[in-house]
Amino acid sequence: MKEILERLIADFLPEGTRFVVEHPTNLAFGDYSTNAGIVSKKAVELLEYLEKNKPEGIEWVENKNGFINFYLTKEFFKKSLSEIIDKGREFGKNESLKGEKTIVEYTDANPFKEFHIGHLMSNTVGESIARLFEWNGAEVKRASYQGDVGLHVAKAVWGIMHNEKDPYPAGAKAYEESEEIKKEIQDINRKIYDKSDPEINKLYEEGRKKSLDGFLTIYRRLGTEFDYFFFESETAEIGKKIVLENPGVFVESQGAIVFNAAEHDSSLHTRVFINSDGLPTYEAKELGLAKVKAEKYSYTKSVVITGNEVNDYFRVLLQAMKLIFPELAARTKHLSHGMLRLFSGKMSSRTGDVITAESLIEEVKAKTMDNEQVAIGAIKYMILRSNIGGDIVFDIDKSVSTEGDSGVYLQYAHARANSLLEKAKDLSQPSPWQGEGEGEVRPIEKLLYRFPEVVARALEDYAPHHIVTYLTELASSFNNFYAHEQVIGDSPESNYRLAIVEAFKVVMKNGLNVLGIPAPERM
RNA sequence: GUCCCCGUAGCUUAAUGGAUAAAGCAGGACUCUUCUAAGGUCUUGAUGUAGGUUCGAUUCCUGCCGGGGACACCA
Repeated sequence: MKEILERLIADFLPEGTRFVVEHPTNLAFGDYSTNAGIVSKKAVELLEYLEKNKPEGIEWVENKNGFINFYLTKEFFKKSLSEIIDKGREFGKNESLKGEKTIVEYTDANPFKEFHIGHLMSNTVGESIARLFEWNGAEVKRASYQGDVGLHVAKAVWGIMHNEKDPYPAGAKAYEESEEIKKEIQDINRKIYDKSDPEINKLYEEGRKKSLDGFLTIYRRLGTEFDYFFFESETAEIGKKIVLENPGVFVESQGAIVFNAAEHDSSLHTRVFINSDGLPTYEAKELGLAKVKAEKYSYTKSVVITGNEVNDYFRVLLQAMKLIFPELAARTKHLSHGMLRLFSGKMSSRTGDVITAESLIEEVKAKTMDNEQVAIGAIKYMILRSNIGGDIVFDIDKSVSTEGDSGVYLQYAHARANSLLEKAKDLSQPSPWQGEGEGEVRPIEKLLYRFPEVVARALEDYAPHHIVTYLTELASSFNNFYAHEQVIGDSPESNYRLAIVEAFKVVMKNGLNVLGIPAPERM
């Protein structure tokens, strides 16, 4: 419809006039609206022309303050309901990225360390981005990149050797407090790298496996299934080699090999790629990772999701990549999320400052009648409801409030709709889309058909929160409808209402699916 | 100090350059003998500041004020 209107208006106006056709923010200004009348200063003539050439599906057109507003016919809404119901689980999908191969890297938890709320944040954002690509037709691979070597691992292994309950924090603390232990841990670090000590190898392998198994459990709870796991132990040497093979890009400085990014972009800074001990830093490993990824999966797009504290670092890295692997750099998109901060500091944490994802889920669960799906939904909703770049202030009480904007609100509306459909089925209420619409078109009808557009826009902006905003508004319109109209009954009107319920359930379920939020049938 | 990001209601957040800035929480008033009250209805309340571009600026540009992050061998 948008395209039809755009073409129609463009035919009338002088060549090259810039205007937009959009859904006005306020439903009182029609279903579609254009500023073409203002831009061209021909609102009156344009309205006359559009009234004469009204396309099918448009009931009437008006001129308000120069904006031309279009109102869709009842028939349009009736048809859209049956389309939604027919398409079911497929409704909202499009094929704009057909043929595209996307790899999305997120979560990036480190073996031997806690899976904390930062990882939970990354996982939630990454999963919904991955799903958005799928819903827009791309083939998607999910990847996690994990730091299985390095000082943090040595600290944890030291902790295991000393039978600490939480090995990493204990090792990290000891490392800071004792020079002697610091040397011991550095020694362990070397031994892990060169695998020279059988006892340490054994502890390392056992600990690594235990840790990775633990991650799998939490990924399952969160609804993520990774296709690839990449490890720093495999990217390190490759990355180092890449750096050494590109002497024109990197220079030696104070014993290290660095990249002077400022030479290419004055807003960037210099970073070390190989340290003075000859070990590759995270930067070099990341170059190695880009290569490893491309060899494993010939992607057309690589999305990397991290916390925003590494934004500047990533800009430097992309600049270096641009010089070495220009075609890979052009396909790489870095997306960052903010920090997850807790509003009330009542979180229980047995490991000092770090709050684990598991403890957060359990705390929320305790407030939701022990309902895992509701707890996960509440947390994910809080993370996805606003733009992904900013920090999330997580109020543990409000996030699971029984009132207002929340995951619970969406899930509850969905469960309610399901309950109505089950009742109608028991009573053999007739095929809903054969019902008749009556009276004014309801706000919920004016929202339902827009879902596919929201999915497309959310990907375009890398903004899952567009879906959240839309679903929240949709759930609100559904609850209002539910409170004021009787659905179960044997009149043509109630059959039409049932069709609305069914279409709503389809859209809500699909929308929650895009977000990676569970949609329970009953609550 | 340099570079990047961010300032919207008391709080947490929306708003592809458009119309009366949209919600939730908190505060006030209602609403279950009817399909799930984890719901619904009404109500109080906001664009940091000074300019600029534009028919039109929360949105784009500049200065200032305030907050956060990064700035060489951690990731």
